[in-house]
Amino acid sequence: MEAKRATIKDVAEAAGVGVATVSRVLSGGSASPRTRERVLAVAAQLDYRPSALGRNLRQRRTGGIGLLVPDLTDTFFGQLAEGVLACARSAGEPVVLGSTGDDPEQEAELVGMLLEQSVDRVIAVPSGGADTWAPAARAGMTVVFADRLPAERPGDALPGSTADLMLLDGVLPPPPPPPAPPTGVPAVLADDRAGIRTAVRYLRGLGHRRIAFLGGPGHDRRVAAFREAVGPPADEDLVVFATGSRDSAYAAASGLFQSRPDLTAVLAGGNMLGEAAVLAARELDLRVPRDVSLVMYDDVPWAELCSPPLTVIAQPGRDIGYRACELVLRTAGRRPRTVVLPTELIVRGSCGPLR
Amino acid sequence: MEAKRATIKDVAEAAGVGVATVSRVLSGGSASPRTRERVLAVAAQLDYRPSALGRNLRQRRTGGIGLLVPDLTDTFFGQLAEGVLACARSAGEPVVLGSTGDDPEQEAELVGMLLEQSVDRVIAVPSGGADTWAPAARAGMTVVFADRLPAERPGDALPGSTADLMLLDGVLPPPPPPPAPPTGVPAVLADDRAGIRTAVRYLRGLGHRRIAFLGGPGHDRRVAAFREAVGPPADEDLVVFATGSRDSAYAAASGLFQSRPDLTAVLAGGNMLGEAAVLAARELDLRVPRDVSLVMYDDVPWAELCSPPLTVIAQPGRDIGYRACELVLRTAGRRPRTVVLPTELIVRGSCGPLR
DNA sequence: CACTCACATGGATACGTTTTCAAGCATCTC
DNA sequence: GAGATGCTTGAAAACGTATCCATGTGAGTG
Repeated sequence: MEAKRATIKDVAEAAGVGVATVSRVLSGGSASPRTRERVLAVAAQLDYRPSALGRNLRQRRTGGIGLLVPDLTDTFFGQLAEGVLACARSAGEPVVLGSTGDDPEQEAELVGMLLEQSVDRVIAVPSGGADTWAPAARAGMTVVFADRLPAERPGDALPGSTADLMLLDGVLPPPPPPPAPPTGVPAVLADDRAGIRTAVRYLRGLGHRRIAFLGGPGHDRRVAAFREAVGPPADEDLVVFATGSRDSAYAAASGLFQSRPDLTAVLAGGNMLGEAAVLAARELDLRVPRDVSLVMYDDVPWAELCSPPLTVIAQPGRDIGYRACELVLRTAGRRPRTVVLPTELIVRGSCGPLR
Repeated sequence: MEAKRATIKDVAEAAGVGVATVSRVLSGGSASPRTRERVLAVAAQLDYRPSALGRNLRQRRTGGIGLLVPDLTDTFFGQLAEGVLACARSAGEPVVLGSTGDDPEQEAELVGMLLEQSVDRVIAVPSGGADTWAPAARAGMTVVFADRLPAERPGDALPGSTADLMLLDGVLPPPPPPPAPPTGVPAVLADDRAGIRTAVRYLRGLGHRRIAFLGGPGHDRRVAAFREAVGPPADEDLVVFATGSRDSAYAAASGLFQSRPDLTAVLAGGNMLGEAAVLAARELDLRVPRDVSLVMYDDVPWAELCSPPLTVIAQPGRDIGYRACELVLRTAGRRPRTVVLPTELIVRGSCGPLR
């Protein structure tokens, strides 16, 4: 009963036509209504499904879309992946997934695998720098970055401008004006500069002056935005970094609280860092927001479950994924575009006035 | 500069040998040390990477592994996916991902896509029933179920045995004795029967008698275990169901609390249900655990962040994924096996004595 | 009616690989 | 030294499709 799948040849024979005709009918090419009907009927009757293998080989490309994220355990990347999948499904494209663990080496390996599979369209949350991604582009891949850009060569610090810090806080305009798109690399990013700036202003408005930043891998732009927002003189001890793991995040948070008991507010650069901050604060008997105020980048469902519920900078993870997928599908040969999506400060209960 | 990839033919020419020899050398076949060396050198120099397209077509199968989960936004499935990815990477296999949204129709569609891609090994958290999966098996797919089994035909209620309810609670033996593997279908499951039973006993030990169960899609086995554990007479109003969405989960939880203010404990069948329960309880000013005790199936990082931290039934999501992937790789033609992994009750602070 | 033009059609080819098969060659055995 | 044995090797076929090209058919035009 292990009937092997019918091939285009079987359909052609059964319908009494040539394989070329069958191929045309199924690909939407021109054919007489009469034969078209017959071919379709036979195909349906034989339960024929064209083999992606043959097609791909013939056209020298795999239809699919590659998706590379650091860690699916991080809810934000889960949201992002769901967005990509939604868009890909509506386009009928399969998605091949890789988890990099925020390790450039694994990332490079996965890129190699995609290359081997002839997957020529990739959307990635990059861990490695330009040196990882240059080969991919050179091999003809269309790659769209999501959520982050690959690290620039060292020394390319973002130009810090403190001029607009003096602006008055106003009502957030419904579609916040996106900043100038970085460069020509195709990417979909959240406007984290605006998000961070809004959060810092909010904290300053509550009276906080010693605000710390908990950063993770790929948070360079957020860190830069933070430094810009707090303005010089920067207190460098108040900016600490973790690697991608939960342990590392906890260690960073705990170390921060212990080494700088004078800090009054913490801005966590991602939801895993926020998680760590809540945990570390509790462990050290610091009450939120009484002893320390907390703002977390990323809105995730459980932010509302904490007590107090966490004030967050929300970025539209699902939309980022969806747009990135749209971009990678349409930017076939066209000029790459960068999309910046708005963030939103959602005030809940984890920040209080300085006391 | 858009150099097209070198093919096996190029390597053969450059090395002055036949393509068959190159293929053999690269596939680990036998060859004289002399030619082997030369071929390898040339291949490296040309940066040759064998095309998966050609290989797949020749062997009539795509190397990859299909992975179908209901929702990547659910942390548990994120963990599971990470496990699958880890195993697949170590085997050098690509993973093509699909998110079913707990919708049998979408699931069937995704199975069709995998079939079209000639992905013949799938690991799935099934949403649909046997009717969805029979065609897949008939088409020659090796499918391993993870976390759940496809719904049986209506009427196949699990045989409820209440005999062992009278056993004394003991120390949990390090490797809890797995129950008899259901049938011949290959699957990797958590021992949710034991997990639920332990949790119910724990709650009863605290004095609770009116315990409710919040179920979601695919929680049939958990519901059955719950019914078995609380024993007759079952209070059917205390078992409520939600679909896969967060809204639905919240509605179910809120409805439950309002319609049965007399309940004293809730067992949430999954982490999204647990999330909803916490939220609904807070909204209705029910304090945990003073007014209502709460146990959640699934240990997720944020369970510890709630206050009080949630008492949970932990199941090893990552291991489930990893083992499922191992199974789908090794169960090439062999006899299918079912693996049951232990669960663990992790007591934190969300349960208290009846008052 | 002859000619052209548009279009439908099928044969043949190419895509890059693995695998089968037979041939070539050196070594071993009697 | 003749035959057998083992290993290495390359030519060729096959996988299922899309597409080029030539052929055939009908209608339309002068």
